[in-house]
Amino acid sequence: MKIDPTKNADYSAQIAKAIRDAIIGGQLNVNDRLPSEAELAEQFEVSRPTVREALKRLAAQSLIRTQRGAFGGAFINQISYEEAHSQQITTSTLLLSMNDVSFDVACEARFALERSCAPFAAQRRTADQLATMRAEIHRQTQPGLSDEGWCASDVTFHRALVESAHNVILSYQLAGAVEAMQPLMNMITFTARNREKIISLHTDIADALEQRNQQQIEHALLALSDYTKNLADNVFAAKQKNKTDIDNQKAQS
Amino acid sequence: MKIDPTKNADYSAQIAKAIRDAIIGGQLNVNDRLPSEAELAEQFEVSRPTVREALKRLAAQSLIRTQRGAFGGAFINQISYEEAHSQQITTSTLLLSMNDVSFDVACEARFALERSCAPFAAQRRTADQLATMRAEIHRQTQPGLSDEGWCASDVTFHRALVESAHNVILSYQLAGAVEAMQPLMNMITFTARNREKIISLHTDIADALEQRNQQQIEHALLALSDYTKNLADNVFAAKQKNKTDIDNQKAQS
DNA sequence: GCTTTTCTAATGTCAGACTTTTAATTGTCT
DNA sequence: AGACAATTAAAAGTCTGACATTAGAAAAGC
Repeated sequence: MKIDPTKNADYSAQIAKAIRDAIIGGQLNVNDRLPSEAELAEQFEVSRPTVREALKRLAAQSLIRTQRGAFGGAFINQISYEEAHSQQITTSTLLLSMNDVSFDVACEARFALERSCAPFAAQRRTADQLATMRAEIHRQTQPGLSDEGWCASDVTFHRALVESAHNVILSYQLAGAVEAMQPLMNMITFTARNREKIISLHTDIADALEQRNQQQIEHALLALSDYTKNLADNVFAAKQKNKTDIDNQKAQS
Repeated sequence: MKIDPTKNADYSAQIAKAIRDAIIGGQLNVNDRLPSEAELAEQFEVSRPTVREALKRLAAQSLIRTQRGAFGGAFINQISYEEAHSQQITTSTLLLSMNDVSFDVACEARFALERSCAPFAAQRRTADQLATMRAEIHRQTQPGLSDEGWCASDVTFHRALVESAHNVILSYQLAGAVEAMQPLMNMITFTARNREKIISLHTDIADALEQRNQQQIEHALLALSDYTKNLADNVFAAKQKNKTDIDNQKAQS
């Protein structure tokens, strides 16, 4: 972990990479302290601002945290589920918004991933998660519920389902995937009739989970996926038609 | 997107956040150019090095790219699947290595996620992916194959399975999850007998995929998961025993 | 022994200069 | 007129040196 030959990359990027590799490779352990900026500058034979830029890059990935004051410095950060999770969400959200992924594909992926929890959820679900799901279903039946409230409740419901699998890795991966797709889901407005149907599917899921019936959970999830896709198709078709009508009106005038 | 009151956070972090929010919120679009560093410095009423640190933070998340020269500057980056993917892998890998997730949990999650591809893989698989899988199985039967070669082939095999679902989001999420767990998988050394068993399970998967039999794919994946878990348990138990033996020897001497 | 003060090593920030890169412009020649 | 070469300017990248701010550690005072 030292040299920077005259490559065609920024020094700060090279330094960041060197330190990152040292962390990933295990040469540096959690809560180890890096040398001070001045020392790093000397070691890499660059100036302090350059080192600082490298450190900021690492801080942006929460690989390190910095602390001011005497005996402060940069420390290797133990990345938490929460941090990893929020990073994953920003990345995935941007990916989806910037590469206009079709709703169908995203929706399919979302429910497919959720389905992977079903076998474990059926085995390990506790009364806790079940209660959360029932409570959310009840909230969803309230007539005055706003669109945002509906979506939030939906997220909580599905999150409880994922949690009931009691597998931290699954929770982490799925929570990220589900949340990243939320902006897409928010493009749909649900009518009262739509909500009613979804609530009945949610109830199916909760019932199946209560009875520890894996197959039925999966079946209900698939139904939910299909219904949502269908709903979205109609919404987008309506928008498209509306747009065409306006275009036609313009053409006539 | 402007002010930085005297909060208790670094200016550079605040500026990075402001710009990031503007990107995510859609005020800034792909390939838009940010003001030059000097202009940003003026706008935020900080110095240029501070702005630069903020920009490096964003560059670390590949939210922007910078270009030198006249009419250069910082541009909003269209994040690609590849970039998003590699970021996800570093995050997940670190998360796993730093929070010593048990092998069982990781393994369970890995195969469960892969299982979510099964229904679509069965429907949409092409001869292409099937050929890749068969080829990898053949490679795995070669007697001289090194441990690294074995693992690489394993990754290619499973990747082909995921790809056969023909859903970019699933591919992205799963490739990330699978690769992140690779370091854990590499802790296991496979004996000839182990390999033989795994190859037979791989063959089951390929056969099931060829016949478009979703249930059989899922069944084989589950078997593979169980077998791998079992294998790992034995490996770790052996290591633990070995360690205890050494401790005992030390205690006696 | 406890609290308060001082010390000090570190990050955070700034200002200004210089270097390097690169695209646009201008100029020149065929 | 069009193609190629020289000039120019804008911007990132880097460096130097300084000052401000923090916060732990050690010393001083009670």
